[in-house]
Amino acid sequence: MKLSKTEEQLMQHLWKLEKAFMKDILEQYNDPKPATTTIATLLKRMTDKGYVAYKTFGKSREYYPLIKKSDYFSKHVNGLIKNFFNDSASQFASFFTRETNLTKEELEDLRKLIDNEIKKK
Amino acid sequence: MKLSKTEEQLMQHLWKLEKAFMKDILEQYNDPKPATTTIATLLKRMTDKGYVAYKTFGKSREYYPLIKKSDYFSKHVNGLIKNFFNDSASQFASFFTRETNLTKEELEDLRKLIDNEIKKK
DNA sequence: ATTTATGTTCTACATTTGTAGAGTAATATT
DNA sequence: AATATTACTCTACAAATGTAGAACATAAAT
Repeated sequence: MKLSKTEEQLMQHLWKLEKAFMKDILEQYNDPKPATTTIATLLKRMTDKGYVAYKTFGKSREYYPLIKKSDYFSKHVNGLIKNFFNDSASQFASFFTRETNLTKEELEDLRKLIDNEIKKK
Repeated sequence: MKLSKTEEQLMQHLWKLEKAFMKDILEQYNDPKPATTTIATLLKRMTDKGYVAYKTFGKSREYYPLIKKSDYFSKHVNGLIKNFFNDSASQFASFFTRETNLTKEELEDLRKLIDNEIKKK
């Protein structure tokens, strides 16, 4: 089962922190911070969905992600590609290159990267 | 207000058809097709959200999208980038190049494309 | 003209999401 | 020890979503 938007956001924090106690998580939020109970609810739901686990340390828990950001992300983008580009990654890529406003430098970096990838094949 | 997943799917059909009557839309769905009323509800909601409009033709309506697929898509990807890559399109691009499995040919096409973009700058 | 098919609106309802209070347990502070 | 703080569970509730039946209107077919 997929994560909702807010859950995804929380996930981002977990990925960043790698592991975190409630307090650490709350720190990540900007004002107005959500209530502790809100985060607790989300963590519970995410745990149920199998995205998060924790180690109990005395009174409280150290939470950590069960899925790698890159894996989650891949699925995400692949869904996007499937939906919007008929499952064609290259179609997506070309669109992306045209429509996002990368600077010249970024584009050049990207080209280098692609060259590298080509060499690998 | 954003479209939900199913609404987005319907939107895809509208983009493809450009304009469509209820019947045309239903055709687009695979079995088990949703009930007509379901589509009607979605269309109504989408109209309320400002994504869809229609021309009345006698008894029924010809629906059409109010937003271009590319525009919608850009926003979408930008959200993704913001969320997952700290608002850095280039970070996203490099990740994308590495993680999606484009063939050599596709990568070469992509490089050409990027070259072109670079020249434009 | 009567029947049939089609499209719409209204209503409904279960599920998911966003948000958080009340209550409770454990821990840290005075 | 008494109090304050922190984290967790349970419960709650409004809004959004997925889905569709009932009722009605119109158009098409017989």
